Amino acid sequence: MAVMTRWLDPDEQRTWRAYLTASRVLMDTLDRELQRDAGMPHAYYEILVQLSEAPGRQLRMSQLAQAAGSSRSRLSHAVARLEAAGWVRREDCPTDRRGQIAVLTDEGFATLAAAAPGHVEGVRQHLFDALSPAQVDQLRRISETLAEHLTGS
Amino acid sequence: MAVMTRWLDPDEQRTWRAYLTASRVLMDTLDRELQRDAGMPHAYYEILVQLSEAPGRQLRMSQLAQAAGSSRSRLSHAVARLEAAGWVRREDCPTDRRGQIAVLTDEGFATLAAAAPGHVEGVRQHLFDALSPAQVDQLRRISETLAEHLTGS
DNA sequence: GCGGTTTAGTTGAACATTCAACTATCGGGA
DNA sequence: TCCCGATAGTTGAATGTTCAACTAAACCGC
Repeated sequence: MAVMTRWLDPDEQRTWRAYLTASRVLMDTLDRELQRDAGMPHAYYEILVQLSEAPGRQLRMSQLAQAAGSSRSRLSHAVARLEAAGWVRREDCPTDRRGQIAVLTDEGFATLAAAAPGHVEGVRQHLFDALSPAQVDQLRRISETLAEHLTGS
Repeated sequence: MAVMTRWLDPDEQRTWRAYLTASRVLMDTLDRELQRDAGMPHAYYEILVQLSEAPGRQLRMSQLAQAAGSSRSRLSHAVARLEAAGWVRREDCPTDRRGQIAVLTDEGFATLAAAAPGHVEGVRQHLFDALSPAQVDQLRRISETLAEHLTGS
């Protein structure tokens, strides 16, 4: 049974292409900066950030995966690397014997603290400096709408 | 010499977090759909799209890398895979003996044609359906500004 | 047409991500 | 208590991506 495709009109095409280019270049740029300056990809930085903001600088693996927007498998591999680097350590969960708790080490916190200013400067330069205050507001609303739309459905 | 970090204010923080979440979930979703329905990641789909829109359905490797937003190395590896799948073939460039030309095969075009409706539907559902026409316009301007800012500097 | 620099593209190794399969534990009934 | 489905997390293999090193050819100035 043939279903009519709702193709993108020229404006939508243009929007989609621009979005793809901008988001790809932005993330590639930040990723490369972070790799160069902090020796880790952006996804790993995100993991450390989430841990640093959690009470006791620790989280259950599942909660950490959720917070960092990572699959369980990806997080397992990532934490293994972060543990090898000495930035995170694993502990058994006292209330659930299946559980593991990822704890940010002091060394991990120090690494994060050293990397943060440069990274924030990058985000500012590459994103916020290019946009007007009104556009920043628009981007926030658009992103919040999208995030809700995507995770809610 | 200490340089003051221009930290993000709460509004900027919120914007950045929302943007990260939305763009990550959006791209992950489209990537998974494309992998499921067309057997290729989004980056490969992009390569095929660019080839399909080029005159003669072919491009020099460098131009293709530029068009698809890919590094040369990444493109080399990707085209090797696409070639193995029978969707692309390589030809020698007649005017520059260093050059290689990637050509979209009929089979590659057919695969793309089969995948496109589903993918476009995904883009529409996950992105455009969630936004008002005004927001789509805002997103286009923001993205174009950003793309120019990032590639121009 | 020589020699140095730039450009085109590939390659292999290291690293990151995905997917499916797996172990172990928890929790809620019959 | 026993069982069964759901949850937590890990693992290995296959796949993608990055980075640096490499070959080869084009370009440029003399």
